[in-house]
Amino acid sequence: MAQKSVRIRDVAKEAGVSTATVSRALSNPELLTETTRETVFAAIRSTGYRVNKAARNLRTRQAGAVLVLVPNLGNPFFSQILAGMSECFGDSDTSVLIADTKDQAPSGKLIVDYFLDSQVDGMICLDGGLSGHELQQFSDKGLSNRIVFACEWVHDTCLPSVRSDNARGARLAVQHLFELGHRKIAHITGPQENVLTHARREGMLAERARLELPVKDEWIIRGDFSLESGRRAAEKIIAMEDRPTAVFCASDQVAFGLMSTLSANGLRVPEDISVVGFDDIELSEYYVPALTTIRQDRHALGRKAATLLMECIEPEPVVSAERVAPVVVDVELVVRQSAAPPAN
Amino acid sequence: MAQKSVRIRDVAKEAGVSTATVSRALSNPELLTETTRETVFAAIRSTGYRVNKAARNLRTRQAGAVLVLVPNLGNPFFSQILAGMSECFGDSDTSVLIADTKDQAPSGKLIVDYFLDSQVDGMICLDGGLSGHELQQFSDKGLSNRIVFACEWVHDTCLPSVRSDNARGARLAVQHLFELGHRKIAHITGPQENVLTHARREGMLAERARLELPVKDEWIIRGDFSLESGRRAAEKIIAMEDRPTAVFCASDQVAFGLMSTLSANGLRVPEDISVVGFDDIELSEYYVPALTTIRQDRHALGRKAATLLMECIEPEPVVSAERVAPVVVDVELVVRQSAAPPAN
DNA sequence: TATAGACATGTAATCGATTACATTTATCAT
DNA sequence: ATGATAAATGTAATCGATTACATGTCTATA
Repeated sequence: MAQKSVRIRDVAKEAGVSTATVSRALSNPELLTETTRETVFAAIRSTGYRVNKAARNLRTRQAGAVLVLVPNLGNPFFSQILAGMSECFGDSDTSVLIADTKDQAPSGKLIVDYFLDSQVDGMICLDGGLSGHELQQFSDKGLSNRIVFACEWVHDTCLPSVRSDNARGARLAVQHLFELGHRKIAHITGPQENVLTHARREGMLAERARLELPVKDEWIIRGDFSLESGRRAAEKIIAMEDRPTAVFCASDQVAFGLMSTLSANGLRVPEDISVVGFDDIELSEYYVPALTTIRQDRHALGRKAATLLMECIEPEPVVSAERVAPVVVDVELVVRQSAAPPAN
Repeated sequence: MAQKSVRIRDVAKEAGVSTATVSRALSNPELLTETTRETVFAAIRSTGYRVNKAARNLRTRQAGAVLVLVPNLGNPFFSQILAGMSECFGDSDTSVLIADTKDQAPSGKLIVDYFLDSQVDGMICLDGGLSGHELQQFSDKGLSNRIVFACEWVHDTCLPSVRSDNARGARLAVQHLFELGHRKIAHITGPQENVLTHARREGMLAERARLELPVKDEWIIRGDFSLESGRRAAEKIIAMEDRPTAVFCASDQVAFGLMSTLSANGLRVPEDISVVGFDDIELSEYYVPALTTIRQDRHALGRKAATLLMECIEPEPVVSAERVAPVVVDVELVVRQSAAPPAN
């Protein structure tokens, strides 16, 4: 922090006014005469004054900061979302604090502790894996109106959230494969118990049913969104007697892991097997073959979550805590090279 | 922030001691009798007290937070580095504030403003693009001992920094290609004026000279670390009369962009052209073909930068501001499939 | 037994900005 | 000209934790 700090008092002296006036020049400039206001600003400039946030926060009982909880900062999927948020918060002088829920899992610290310890005004949670117990803690402390979920959310709660239209994405993917001529379509899911896994799987199953496509248990393969799980799924698929001709993956990373291993085993994509991903991360366009996938507008997700949170924590919130309807961001099918008509 | 806040006074009352004692229990527990200490902690637990950071920060003139400046949050390259930092800072109760230098460029706000406005104890800068002017601002305000650079750094300054051994990485790459039998080796650089670009290019040129390999101007292609620049470079290479048989790319992303476009144009990697990257991001292992590259230990870079910064901003710093020697993290050649002996 | 020193704890000033309330000044209607 | 009202600014309490200094207690030594 600054060392030779210029205090509001110094500015006041310089401008020949009281500290109250200086403070008002900053927060309610319209209360002052034009001349006073200008004198004060001149003094602020000449002294190089900057408000001491700690003092202001103490007095106003605000923090001027929000916490973003990321399940795994190492996952590039989140970077665009963070970028979107950072853009919004940057505009409103709100600091963005980032914490990785993975880091604190071992420490036994609850999320609510994170919230309280870092003393922030609100929180955006990208991790839908919060337990009911954790959430209870929040509502116990009257904090549930300071949380917004983004991307993921917690099943069966009605906290405000921003999310992609996951089910629709899944339907679009299956539909696309169907139109290409595929009938035997497999799906590599996300981790069990994850809301996204559920939404995408159900969307996929619903569309498969609607199109009256063949059903086979082993065609629904459990994954966890990771590259590695794509590789494992590939091994299973290769070993199948009755192989699917197309695979819809719950994430682009899974698709990469899948394609990489299929290719290492002499199976060509899309000639032998078609692959569709979910997310449309930057790399998808540059993979070989370029990945056909469902685009999530991650930047918009970040921006909207930020905006929503700001509305929630405003002095007189526009958004009531009881709001139920999530903000849904539309998804889009991006057709590239990894899905093509089946061989036969 | 909390609403029905429990103050230190409440804890003191509950424990039957003074606020000073409660404060000491938190910051200097060894000053207290075991019994008092326990009484106080019991009271803290029973009241659910948490220190008000704003008040503490005001009084101690500290911020308990550090700022991390990222040139582009959207770039997945940074996520592992952030994860490493976040891990370290999490251990020491320091909040991590993240700002994207890209966001504020238009606003004309200087980095130093960011620093002062967010009132943090120190800053880790991942952006070596700071102008001399910006840096001057920091030293003018006596803040140069609160900055640590990571990955990138500013040429000709001696601020503490943590970086990979970029030149060695470049040498390893060229050497590997040489051993495979390549002689005509091209290089796609990073953006001009970037320190990494420079270090890697010079390392590459030095090794090429040492091995007495042929030199051709057009084999040094300007890029900017991005996927797109890899694509553009590929187009140039395809158009060359005298094509290199191998390309060393300044980043993995460039390598992906390159391979994707080569492949789209019927050139096979590694059969027709070998490719080596730099970074070893997670995906490299799963690309088709798996990318031979230079691994930067990004997690370690993050951790070390965090540690270094904490040493710098400690009350009695271990690290003097005049320290010159950067902390260098070793790199490693990771051999995969994208580089093989040349065809002829 | 007296006294110094070590140790434990308490009292109260302090960090710097905000803001309720008080005061002063200007404006207007009567 | 006078009192009422509005507008501009000042005074001082306040937010909650820390810590220098003061006080009190106990042990050890002469």
